[in-house]
Amino acid sequence: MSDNDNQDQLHAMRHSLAHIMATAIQQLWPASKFGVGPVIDNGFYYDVDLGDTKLSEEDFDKIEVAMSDIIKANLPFERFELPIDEAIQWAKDGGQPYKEELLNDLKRAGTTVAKDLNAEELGTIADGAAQVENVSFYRNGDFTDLCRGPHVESTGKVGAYKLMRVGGVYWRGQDSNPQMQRITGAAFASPKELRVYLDMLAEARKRDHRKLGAELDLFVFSDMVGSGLPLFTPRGTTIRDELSNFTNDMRARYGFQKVWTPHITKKDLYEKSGHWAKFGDELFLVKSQETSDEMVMKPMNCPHHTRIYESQPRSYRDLPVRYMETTTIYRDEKTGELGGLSRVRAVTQDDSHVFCRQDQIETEINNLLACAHELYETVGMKLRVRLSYRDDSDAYLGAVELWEAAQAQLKAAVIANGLDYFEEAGEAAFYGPKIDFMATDAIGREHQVATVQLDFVQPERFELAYTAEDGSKQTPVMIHCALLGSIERFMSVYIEHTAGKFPIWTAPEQVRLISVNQESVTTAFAEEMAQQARDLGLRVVVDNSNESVGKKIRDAELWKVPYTVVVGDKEIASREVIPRIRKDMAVRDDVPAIGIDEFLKTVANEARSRVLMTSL
RNA sequence: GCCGCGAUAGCUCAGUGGUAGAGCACUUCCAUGGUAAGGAAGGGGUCUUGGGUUCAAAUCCCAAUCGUGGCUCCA
Repeated sequence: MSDNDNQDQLHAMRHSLAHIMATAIQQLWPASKFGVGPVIDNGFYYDVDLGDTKLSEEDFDKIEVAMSDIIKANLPFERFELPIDEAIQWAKDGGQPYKEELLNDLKRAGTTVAKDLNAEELGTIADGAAQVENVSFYRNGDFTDLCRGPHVESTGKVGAYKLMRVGGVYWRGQDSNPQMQRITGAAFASPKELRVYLDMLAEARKRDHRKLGAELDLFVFSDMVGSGLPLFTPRGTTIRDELSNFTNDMRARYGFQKVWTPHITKKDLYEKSGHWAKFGDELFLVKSQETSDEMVMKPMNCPHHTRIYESQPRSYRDLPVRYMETTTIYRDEKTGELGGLSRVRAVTQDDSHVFCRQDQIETEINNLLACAHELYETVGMKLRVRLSYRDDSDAYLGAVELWEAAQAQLKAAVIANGLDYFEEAGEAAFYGPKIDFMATDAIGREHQVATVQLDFVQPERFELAYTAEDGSKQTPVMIHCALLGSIERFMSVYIEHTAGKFPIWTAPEQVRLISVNQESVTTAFAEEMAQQARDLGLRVVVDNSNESVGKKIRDAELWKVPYTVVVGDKEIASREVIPRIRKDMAVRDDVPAIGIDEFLKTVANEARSRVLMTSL
């Protein structure tokens, strides 16, 4: 069997499981009204309306037992067709209003996909002109469902599955619609593959940045400060600073200059940029007691940066002008959308804006891609990019020729940098095409982390200009870029990617010194060595506490410290240490003794060169 | 914002109508130790907040806040 055949087979299994689960639910709750039950990554779900019955995970056993009976019965999936009007009657007779709505959409528009349907038409009753003659059904035992298929032959051939969770969803994703319950299951061709998937989820839970953030003392939340507003401890702040210093230094090498802009601004700025109209309800409002100005917390930096650009007349010779600012912006996100560091209301961006001529776009994009490449190589994440193009809709501003040229330039730059890429139409911003970066973490999950965006719209709205060679006024192009994206979000990804085992350069504590006893000569020696390490710019902690050596070693392990050094009489006599190296970064089992000076210099070098593995 | 679930010591959690517990952490003392937990004693909670029901509420009801699983959204 080819990979494609296997994929098709797995798809059919998952889809069949959705039907089997629906069958079980109908047996258990005969009044169930069914929505849709599609295949998703790793499994399937079915949306059901059970009236006042609220499902919980405790009901899963019951459902799984009913499902396994259906699977054991091994009844065939039988396909048949009905004319559309008979199908609608079937839904009416069966008390299935959601199916009836889908069938009406199918009759009128030939599709049930909400986003392809005109909003006013969605769910309205068709008035004749049938787009579809017949629709297909699948029947297994007593359960019949509107379905395009395909399915496996019979209910016995569905592989391994497990019900995972239940949650509230809106019918067709619109909050004006009734709420249903979505039961989601994982499903794979074999129990072994299911096991691998469940193990990955268990590993993901172990690495959850919210859990590690508390265990490793990286950040905290306070009820008095508010939701979505993380407070970073000294350890967490170290990581933030190392990351942002890295992207700042990197961009400085490419000619970016730091700017600084205030965190509040008059609302006028965002009225001009168009953000007030589009995102006004997500801006924090600030009231002045001195003036009548209506102020907002800044939700982004580009409008500010345009003000700096336009503060002087610019010649074509001055371009490109490159600004960078790592700064916090504020967005009043809906409460249900907040979570850990992944989505917060105070977002720190390593933001940059290039103002350049058309003919400079490619070089500038090139530079930013080189930065992204270097950053993600350094953190050890595989990167691929999505080229996000416009489609044929009228959702975009600017001339089509301009777009086509820009899209071609983006693609050329991506290829020139040897980046793994794919193209997708309809994913562009309204003002220009984008390059979106997806990074794969250590357990195979992909995260969107950064974007580079071309912008033709804001330069025009803000009437930005430069004087061209021929003396004419021209409008520059703006390139937005954030490499880490949101530092908070990046940290959530980074913590989970590393499982809290930070490499030397970001480790909040790089070296821990453990004294064997409390003799003053021992503790003084440890302090002296610590000072020597600090003088080399290292982050070092001395553990002179009154605990057994075994206990102190264990603590250092739990804090995931890269290097732990035990000091006692032997070290004082020889001025040599045998560093204990965190397992993930060790390259050999037995580490020989090394002079203290050489050890500390080596570690300092490793921190500077941002290596992932030790050279000891 | 919507639906579901939750909030008890610094952390992880037990207690389901009669006035609060464990492990770890913390403090002190003993032990002075050699690469993942030495021993003993002790301190610590108006049970998130505000209302209500009840003779009596951590426990039942309502609301707020925060968290969490989903949906929707993400310049």
